[in-house]
Amino acid sequence: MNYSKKIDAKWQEKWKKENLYKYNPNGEGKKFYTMEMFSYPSGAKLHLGHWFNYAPSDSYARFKKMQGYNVFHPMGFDAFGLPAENYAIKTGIHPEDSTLKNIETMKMQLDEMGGSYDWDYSVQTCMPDYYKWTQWIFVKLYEAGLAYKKEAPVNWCNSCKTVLANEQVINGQCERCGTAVERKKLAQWFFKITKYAQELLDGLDTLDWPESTKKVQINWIGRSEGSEVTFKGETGDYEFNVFTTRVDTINGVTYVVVAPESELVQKITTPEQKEEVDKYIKETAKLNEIDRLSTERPKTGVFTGAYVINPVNGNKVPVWIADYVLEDYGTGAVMAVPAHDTRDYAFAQKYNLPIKKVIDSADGQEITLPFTEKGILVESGKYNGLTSEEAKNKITEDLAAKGEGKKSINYRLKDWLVSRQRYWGAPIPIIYCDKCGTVVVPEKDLPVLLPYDVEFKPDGESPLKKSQEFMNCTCPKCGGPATREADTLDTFVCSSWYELRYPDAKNSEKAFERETINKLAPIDTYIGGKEHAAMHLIYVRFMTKVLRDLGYLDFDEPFKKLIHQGMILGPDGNKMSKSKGNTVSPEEYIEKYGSDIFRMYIMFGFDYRQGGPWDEKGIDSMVRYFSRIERLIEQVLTLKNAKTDMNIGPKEKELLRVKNQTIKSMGEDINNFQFNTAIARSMELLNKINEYIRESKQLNEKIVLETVETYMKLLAPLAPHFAEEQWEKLSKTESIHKQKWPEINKQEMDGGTKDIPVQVNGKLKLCVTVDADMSPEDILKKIKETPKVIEILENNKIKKEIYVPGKIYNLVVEK
RNA sequence: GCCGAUGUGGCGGAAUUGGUAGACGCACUGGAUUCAAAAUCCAGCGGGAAACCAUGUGGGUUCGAGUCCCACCAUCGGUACCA
Repeated sequence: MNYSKKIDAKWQEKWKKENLYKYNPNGEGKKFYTMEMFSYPSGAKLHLGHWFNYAPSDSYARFKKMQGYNVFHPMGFDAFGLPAENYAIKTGIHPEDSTLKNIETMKMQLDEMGGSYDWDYSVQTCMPDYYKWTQWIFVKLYEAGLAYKKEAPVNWCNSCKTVLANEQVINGQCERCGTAVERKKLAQWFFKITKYAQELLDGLDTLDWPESTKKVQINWIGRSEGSEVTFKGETGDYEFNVFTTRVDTINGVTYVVVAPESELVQKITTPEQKEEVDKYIKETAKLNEIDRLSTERPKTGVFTGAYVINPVNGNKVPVWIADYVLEDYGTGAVMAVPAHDTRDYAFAQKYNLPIKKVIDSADGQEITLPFTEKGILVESGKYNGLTSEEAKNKITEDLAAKGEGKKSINYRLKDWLVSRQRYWGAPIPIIYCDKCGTVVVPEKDLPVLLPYDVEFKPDGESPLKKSQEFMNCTCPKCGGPATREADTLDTFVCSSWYELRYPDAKNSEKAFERETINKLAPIDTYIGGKEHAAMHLIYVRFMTKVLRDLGYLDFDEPFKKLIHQGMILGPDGNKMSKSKGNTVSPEEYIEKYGSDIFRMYIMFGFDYRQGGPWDEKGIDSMVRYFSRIERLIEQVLTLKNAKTDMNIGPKEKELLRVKNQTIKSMGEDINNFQFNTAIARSMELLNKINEYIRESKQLNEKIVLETVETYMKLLAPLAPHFAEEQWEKLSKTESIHKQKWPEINKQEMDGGTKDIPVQVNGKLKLCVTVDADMSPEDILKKIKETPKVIEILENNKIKKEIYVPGKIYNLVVEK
């Protein structure tokens, strides 16, 4: 075989010289913006996962280009974040140094892969020319009231003296030292994503996304309709609301539960119960993370000593606190109906609280408690006999009339906590002044540069706090001495708008030009792992809507179509990991075989959306395929100057039919990210060409040549270097990547022959071969003239005859 | 528990969306070539002697089901007391 890494290098150099992948915003063709989720440059090299995401996606972009679109296919780096910082803590190598070095290596490797990127349109989120605009976005959100600061519980490791991100909490323990993580309240910055909860939910309908991913977002947003009901203290000096989706069960309330963290608790607890309540609050704060992982954990709680009045029936019920009630959902307080809620039931049993049944089954059947389904109201005074749905409306109406309740919608979605007490991130552009309070950094002073020389070993404080140079500043309002915010932004903020920056990556005046992005957006195809279904993909949607409302762009959703690639597992079927020793490195394969063979194998051996365990035996099959192609080209070259023979017989027709069929199905397959079948189809075409050459006594050389040229074009997006090399051998001077995707000749495609199956009672009996271009009527005629069919018709009593024109013929006979 | 995905030969995986199940490839078997081997080429390759039986299991709808409906099983992901 001639193909090797050398050929890759030869063409990469040439393409670079010719600026083959230069993006022209005013280029011909309809715009097509396709991108993959950019990568985090944590390791020094591209791993198999990168390859599996990027190589097929690149083939897709190349295909779209051949189809005549003006393709924009950028790539960048999500360069801020914890791994680099942790690596720095471990090795002493500064995050900036390691990150920039990794980016250079990865860029080089992406080029070696044959990626069709234009690096003039790229972003690196850790560079000031990018994070200046991340900060600018923060400023805009702050000015719009969409960024705010408040006390919030964070994950705290008391041994590392640091705040941990949720991802760093493994089974309730610190990922680094294994210490149990505590909840601690700290002042944190938030983005008001909850304001967009409903729109984020509604927008999903308009998107061409996998249903499962939409479902994840629906659950994440967690809309729930119900009622808010006011319970007043028996003494009348306080009141609070509970949220419930089952207000129809309100007559069955036997107690009320408040979250232990709720401020209300201090207010209502009686002196006698104070000691017990305080002790319980302390315990929950400590045990929280670990214990909340277990739903099997027995419910615990304590009585506050307080009583409240049920606004519907005037009953006096006790108020408890229990950690199964969460502070930050609903109102942080619930009405407990043990007869009709499993959690309340368990709790009531444990603490001997009364259980009162108020719902019966609608069909009169015997029920067992807790009965959580809807039914008919009983023991509910004037509401007796109503269905649950009727009662919900009626009771809420009655309460509303008295000002003691209302309809209410709750979302599970919480505001987005964006501050991190970490070094390697974009500084939050906020200044604290004794005189003026919280002041946002004016646009002209951006970016707030991240200082290089900082002690970033964790000790419980934001590393930036230790840099006097950074912290001390002057107030932009009064000019007096002031201090900077020491926290940095969550990296998800950086990645929540990068697709807007790509087309304008070098704009020093604006984050992005409105006209430009309006023209290119939304992204036609976004490709990346489904692990981002909830976080990243919601944040980008949120940011798009915010920037739209602030007038910076004119579309509602960032990503029209979303594709998730699968995951390549280790040869043992497990997730690849260094500790399991089942990792596979692309490098040695590229070195040995060249990048196209690796790319083609990756695409051929797996379902793109599914992935699967790595199996290197498959690579040899691809080597074989490439050699067969090379041999075909050599063979064809001997024909080049031969005379052409214009005879078009059945064999030629058949070859032309397969050629056109291949153009069609490969186009459809690549468009659907079904690279495995696209390559299978290309193999079929090769087999057909070989068969034709082998079996023809008189070759129609013109047809062979044309078919081979078409074949190379079909291969061009899938094996860019290899196809270009063969193209050159065929004495072509213009790059194959400037060629158009071949057109289908309908007439040729419908030529040749096809087999029509003949069934008896739905079971295949024989096939009748007909000319593919025959009319359905003639096909039926031919079928009926077939001796075997005549025999069946004569020997059986035919009850029914089904003929799907040109597809299938089925006879129903009496048995 | 809830939500989601998947289940087809020895293996990776196909089936135009209700119409020839197993495309394409790997592995395997036989043959050609070779002194021999590798490579290559050709042929075969779900089970069964056959009728037939076969797409996780059991039902159903249909002329016809891998595909649609009902019930269940298994595996893998996600999620975690959301009132």
